[in-house]
Amino acid sequence: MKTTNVADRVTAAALDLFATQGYATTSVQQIVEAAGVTKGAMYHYFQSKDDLLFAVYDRMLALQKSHLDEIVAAGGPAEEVVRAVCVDVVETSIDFLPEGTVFFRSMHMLTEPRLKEVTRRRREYHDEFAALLRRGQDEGVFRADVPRSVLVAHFFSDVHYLSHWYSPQGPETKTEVAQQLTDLFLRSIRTTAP
Amino acid sequence: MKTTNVADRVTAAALDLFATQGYATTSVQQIVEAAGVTKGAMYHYFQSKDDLLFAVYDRMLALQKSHLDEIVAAGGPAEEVVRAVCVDVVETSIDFLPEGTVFFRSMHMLTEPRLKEVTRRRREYHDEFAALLRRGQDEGVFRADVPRSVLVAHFFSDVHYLSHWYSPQGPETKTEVAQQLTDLFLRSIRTTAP
DNA sequence: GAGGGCGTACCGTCTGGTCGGTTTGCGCGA
DNA sequence: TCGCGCAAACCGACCAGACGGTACGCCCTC
Repeated sequence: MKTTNVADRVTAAALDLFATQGYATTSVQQIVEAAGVTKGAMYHYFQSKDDLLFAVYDRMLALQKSHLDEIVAAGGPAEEVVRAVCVDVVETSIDFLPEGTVFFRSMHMLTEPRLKEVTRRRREYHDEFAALLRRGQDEGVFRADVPRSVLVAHFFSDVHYLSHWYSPQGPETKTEVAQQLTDLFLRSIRTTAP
Repeated sequence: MKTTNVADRVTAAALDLFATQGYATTSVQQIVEAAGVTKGAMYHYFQSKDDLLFAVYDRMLALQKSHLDEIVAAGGPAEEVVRAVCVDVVETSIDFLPEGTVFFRSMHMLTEPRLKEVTRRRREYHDEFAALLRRGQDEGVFRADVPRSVLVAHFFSDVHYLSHWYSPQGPETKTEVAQQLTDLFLRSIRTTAP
């Protein structure tokens, strides 16, 4: 109970500071002060500052991947599966907005082995989504006159950009935004009129 | 000639290093070594490391804004103007891929006054584009059932994401990608079928 | 000979990380 | 119930070095 408490508080403080100040400009000292622990305690649970950053990513990647797997496993027509995936990824990205901010801003600061790991897991997600699009193309519901890689990029761009403009205090709820972005995406890749 | 040479070489070296290593992890020493000048020379032309980062942004923002103004000034139906803007911004973003990488990754590391300036100029671009969409909505060619802010975000997301996936060595040329992304965007926001 | 472009040496500060030691929690034999 | 022992949790003073930035003076050009 106490052990998890320390590690969790450090992780939360690190996420907060990384999101507001950036990874490189946040010192380990700041993190431990914000978390109300000492440096010794922190280095007892984490190997390095780098490890803190990876912990943030690890949690988010694992969650998104498990969501994707669930939705795909549920099955259905390609278009409906893509719709469900799209709505879900937008909503969870809004739930994890600070994580997203840190992710895209500071990913390149991970050390080699961890960067490889993160890249690998992103590619997994990426490939699984591309396979869905391919199924839709085979079924004839998604257009095939644009390279699939461009369609995939077009999809991830919205998710990526969320942390740059969306605010929970803004006029739109996450459910609305998820519906709207999903609708925009599907309309652009469908062969038939909506 | 010589003066510009020094400043230019420093700017180029800084851009290159910021794009590959990140702003915070690049030291002034590295920059001046890569540029083949000394720290004294560099600090003669730039006030601070922060100034170097701003110089990168300044150039890109000025260029994109002037392009936008030109295209809007040329006039035409809203849809065609938006199409031209979209194609142009994708193409110039590809021309300035390293700048884009640095921009979105390290913008938050600018000091207060310069961050304000950059934010202001981005908003200018943003507002001008939103006005175009509004015109299209008034003309009835762009859908109005989705908040304009969401449409604008949907547009900028593609531009933003380019530096994360596009490679000049990849299979698609910048012209093709510009056409494809523009097509996807327009199709999603049009009221009528293509 | 004056002044601006530039080189050199240096400064104070802060960094991520370490390490020897102390405290805490807990199973267990009596 | 107590006390023992021991591992895990935790502390915080302490590195070595790198950082951004500056002071000052040389030299070349006009």
